[in-house]
Amino acid sequence: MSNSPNAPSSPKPRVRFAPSPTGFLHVGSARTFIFNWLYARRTGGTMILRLDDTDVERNTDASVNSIFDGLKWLGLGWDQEYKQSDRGALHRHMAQTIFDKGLAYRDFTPAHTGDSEKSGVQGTWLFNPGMRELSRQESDRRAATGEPFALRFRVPRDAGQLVRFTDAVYGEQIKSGADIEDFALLRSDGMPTYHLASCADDADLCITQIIRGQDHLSNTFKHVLIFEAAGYAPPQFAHLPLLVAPDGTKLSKRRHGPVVSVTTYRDAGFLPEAFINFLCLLGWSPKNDREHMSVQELIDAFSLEGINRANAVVNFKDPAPTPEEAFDPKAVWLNAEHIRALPVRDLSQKLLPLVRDAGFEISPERMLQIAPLIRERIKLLRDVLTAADFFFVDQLPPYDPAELIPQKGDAAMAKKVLAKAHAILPNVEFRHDPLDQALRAAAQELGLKAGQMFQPIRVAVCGRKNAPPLFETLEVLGKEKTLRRIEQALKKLT
RNA sequence: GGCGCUAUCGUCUAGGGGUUAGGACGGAAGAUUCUCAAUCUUCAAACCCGGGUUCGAUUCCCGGUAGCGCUACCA
Repeated sequence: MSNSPNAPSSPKPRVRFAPSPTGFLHVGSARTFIFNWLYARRTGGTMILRLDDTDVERNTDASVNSIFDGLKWLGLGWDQEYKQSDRGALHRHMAQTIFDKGLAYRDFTPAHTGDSEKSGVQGTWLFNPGMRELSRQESDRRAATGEPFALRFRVPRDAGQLVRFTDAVYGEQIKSGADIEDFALLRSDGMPTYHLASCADDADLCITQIIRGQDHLSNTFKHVLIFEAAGYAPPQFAHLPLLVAPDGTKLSKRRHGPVVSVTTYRDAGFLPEAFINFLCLLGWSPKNDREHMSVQELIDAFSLEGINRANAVVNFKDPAPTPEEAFDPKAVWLNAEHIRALPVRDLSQKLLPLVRDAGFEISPERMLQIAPLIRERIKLLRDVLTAADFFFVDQLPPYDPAELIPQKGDAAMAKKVLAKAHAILPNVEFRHDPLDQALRAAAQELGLKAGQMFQPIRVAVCGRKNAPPLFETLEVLGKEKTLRRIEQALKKLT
C-alpha cells in the first residue's frame, strides 16, 4: 500500500477533524485541525469537520460556539460538515451488522456506577462475567422482555490473536487481543459510544487518513477491530504527539487557565497565521531549520514524515507576571515576525478595530500613518494601545517631569531645548527631512549633542522616553499638537 | 496493577555508528541608529541511567528510571 498522494491507485485523501463539544476549543485540538487541513491541502484532498456529539450529557452549545469561533478565527475553512447526532441510524446499523455476525453480544449487567476503582488497581478488566457466553436464545429472550443492555464487542482472544496496524507516525503497532477489554458499542439507552460512532462515520465518510491525538493510539486497536468486523478496511492512522503544559501534564483549562484556549490568543492580538505557524512547530518540523512560515509555505512543506513522537511542551508561564508573558515566548516572537512581514496597509486594517474598541476616534488614514511607526515595536496587535497611545489621546497622561531632562543635563538644559524647539518649529515644514535638519541645526546652535536635543522633545510629545523615531512621530502628530505639548512640558519645568 | 508510547540545550527541534552534536526562541555581552524596537556579531546552554553489539555509541539492541496515554454504557 502506498502513502504517496500521487500514486494512481490511492483514492483522493479525505481527512476529518472530529471534536466533541464538551469544552472550548483548545490549542491541541486546533493543532489537530491544522495538521488535517494541511494534509488535505497538500494532497488535494477533502477536509471534513465532524462534531462528535454522542455524549448528550456533556455537550453544550457554548462549546459548539467556542469551536466555531476558534476555527473561524484560524480562517482555514473546511469542505464538508457533519454532526454525529444526525447519524444515529448509521451507527446503529453498523452495530447491528457486527451483532449479526456474532462479533458483539448483549451485556445485561447494570452500568458501572462507582468511579472509585476506575484505574483498576485490581488488574485488567476484560468483560463482565456470564455475558460473553450467554446463548443467543437467552440473550434474545431477555432483550424481548425489555431488559436494558449494552452491546459489547466480542474481542477475539483465542490462541494469542493479535491486532495490528501501521501508524504513519509511530510505526508498526501490535497488541494482543488478551489485553483488550470487551468495549461497549452501544449504551443501554441505545446511544452509540464514541468508538462505534467514530468508526461508523469514518467508514461511511470514506475517511482515508485519521490524523488525531496520540491519546487515541491505544484506542486504535479497538477501532481496527470495529472496521474489520463491519467489513471495512481500516484507514491509515497518524497519531500526533500530545501538547502538554510546562509541568508535563495534559493541557487543561481548569489547571492551566485561559492560555490553553484558542480564543485567548485571538483576543490577545495574535495573528492567526502566526498562531498556526507556532502550532505547526510543536511536534512537526520541516527539517530545514525554517521557522517563520506562511500558511502556503506550511502547505508546501507539510508531510506526515515530519511529525515526531515525543510530547511537546507549550511553554507558557503558569502564574504570569504580565499578560504578555503568559504566552510561549516563541509564539510571541513568531507573532512579531508575522506582524513585521505584514504590509502596512494590512496591519493598519487589523489595528484599527482594536484602537476603536478601546474608545479612540481614529480614521483609517491616520492609522495608516501610524502603523509603520510601530510595526517593528509591537509583538501582539494589542500592543498598539501602549505603543501608539500618544497619537490617540488629546491630552497626554501625567508623566514625571524629570524624564524631560536629557543625558548629562539638567532641568535648565531641558528648558533651553524645549524653548528653542518651540521657537523654531512653527516655521518648519512638518516632514521628516526638514524636521531633521532644523532640529540638528538647533542642537548645534545650543552646543548640544543630537540626543540631548531630541530626548526632551520626545518626552514632551510622547510622555515617555521610549518611542518611535522622533521626526516621523512629529510628522504624524502634526505641528499644532507638537507645539502644544512642548508648551505643557515647559510649564512642568518651572 | 495491566497494556502501550516517549526520552538531544530551560523550551521547540535538526542530526545520526566516528560531527567542534546544528538551528530557533529565551538569556548574557557587544556593534549600530536620536531613545526604544528592529538588525548584526559573539557567548553560555543538551544527547536520562546501566548493560550489551561494535575498533568505535548520543545514534542499534536489552534492562532500568521518569513522563505521558489507554485501561468507562467519556470522547
